[in-house]
Amino acid sequence: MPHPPKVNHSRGPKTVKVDPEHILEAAERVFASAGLKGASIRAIAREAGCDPALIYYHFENKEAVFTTMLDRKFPPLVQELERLSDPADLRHTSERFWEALRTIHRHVGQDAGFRATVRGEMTRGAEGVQDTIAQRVRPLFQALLRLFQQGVQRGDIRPEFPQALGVFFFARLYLEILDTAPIMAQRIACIPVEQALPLAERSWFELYWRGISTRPEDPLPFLDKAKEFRT
Amino acid sequence: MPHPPKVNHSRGPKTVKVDPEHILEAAERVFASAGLKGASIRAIAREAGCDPALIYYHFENKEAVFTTMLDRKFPPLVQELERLSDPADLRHTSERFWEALRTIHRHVGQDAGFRATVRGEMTRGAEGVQDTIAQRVRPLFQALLRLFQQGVQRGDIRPEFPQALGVFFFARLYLEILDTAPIMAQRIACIPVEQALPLAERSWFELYWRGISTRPEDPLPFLDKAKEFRT
DNA sequence: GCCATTATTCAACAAGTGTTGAATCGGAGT
DNA sequence: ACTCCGATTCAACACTTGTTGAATAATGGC
Repeated sequence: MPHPPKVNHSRGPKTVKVDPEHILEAAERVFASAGLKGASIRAIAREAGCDPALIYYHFENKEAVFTTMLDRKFPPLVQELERLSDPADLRHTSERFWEALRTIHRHVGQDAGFRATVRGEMTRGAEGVQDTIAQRVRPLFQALLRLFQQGVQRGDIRPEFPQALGVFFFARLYLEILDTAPIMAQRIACIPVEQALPLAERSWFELYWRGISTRPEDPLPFLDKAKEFRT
Repeated sequence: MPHPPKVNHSRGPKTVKVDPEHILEAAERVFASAGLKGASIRAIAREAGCDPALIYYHFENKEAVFTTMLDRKFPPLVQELERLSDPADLRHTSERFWEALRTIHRHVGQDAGFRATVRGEMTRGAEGVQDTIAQRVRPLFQALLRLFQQGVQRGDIRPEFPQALGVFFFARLYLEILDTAPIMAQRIACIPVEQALPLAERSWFELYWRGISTRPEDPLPFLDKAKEFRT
């Protein structure tokens, strides 16, 4: 008799259901600070307030939790960027680019965990995971590329600038700013964090647009309305 | 008698000594693909061709391996950047910035592992590790800040651009390009990797300088000699 | 009231982790 | 020849990890 029969009479469905959505949100939070490899199923379960085995009831394995998370975040963002790259949109290219930046901000600006995980797995993840992510990033890249090309055709963007790089700098470097600007502000430059990010975003866009524009000295009046987007 | 005396008669000093340097190089390679947390002592030992316990003979613990690695890389880089920010250097600011970029490249361009680890621990590491890194990054930041301020004083850099952000964009975003441009080129844009990075570095500098310069349209003649630095 | 289904937990497995104490070997000093 | 010390390995510790099979409780249908 190895064990006294110390059973917890607490099995079966809970009063408050722990649905997959709930688990995904917890997973995102844990992935945030630990990465895909560092985040343990047990930690996710603890965060979600359930048993690790329940995660395996709802998802095939840990990687499935991750890819499901991707599939809830990417498609809406891609869809909105594709709408924005419609050639019928006749606003000035600079304003459309600013709009693209705000769109990215709205979709992933709050999800530091999501961003960290995607970047981490993209740069140092296993080959299979890298493919999974690349698959979902590619349409996003192509929507922005169309936007860029329309800017060149309309004479707003310098045609000699490598287009793929233009898009890459725009999106990836902006995400890098979201990820690291707060920490750098706090630990290196000793600047209050809340003010740092909005200023960094605005400055980044200004620098970027100057960099690719055919008329870098032109003012960007819509930037002054930027306070509305503080969130 | 629990064990038959299956001792390997291979203890004691090796024919080829495994000195701390050798371990550090192995550690760097392993940190590269796995991060500080993901890299196991056993994996580092395997890479170095020795027993895990030997690492504890030479270093206090795993974190000491990491900080020792930092202390071999940062000081020389900082020193060279401080030399570069000497106000007596009367070359044009754009050329000095390009020189700063090449300096960073020379020191950490090849060490993807080092960069990945530093960034990873800076953004999601434990508080203590973050402090350790911030301590070593700060002088680097300040050297570049001096360079930036001299550029403003000489009328080459737009005075309205936030200085700390100017430095942050310059250095951190360049490192981000080193880290992700090859992968993005390969998996998203489908461009051969070897050509991607040199072009990306050149384009980035061009974009950045246009972004902060008071005379964005001026040519950058020294950039055409960039082929020498192919490494 | 019985039965099947669904959601949940428990307990365990094998593998891997950081770390340590003791054992061993080679060479230097005397 | 003996001793001492530095370098190296072995074997184990306590712990965490992803995953699974069996057990259990609530729920809805008949």
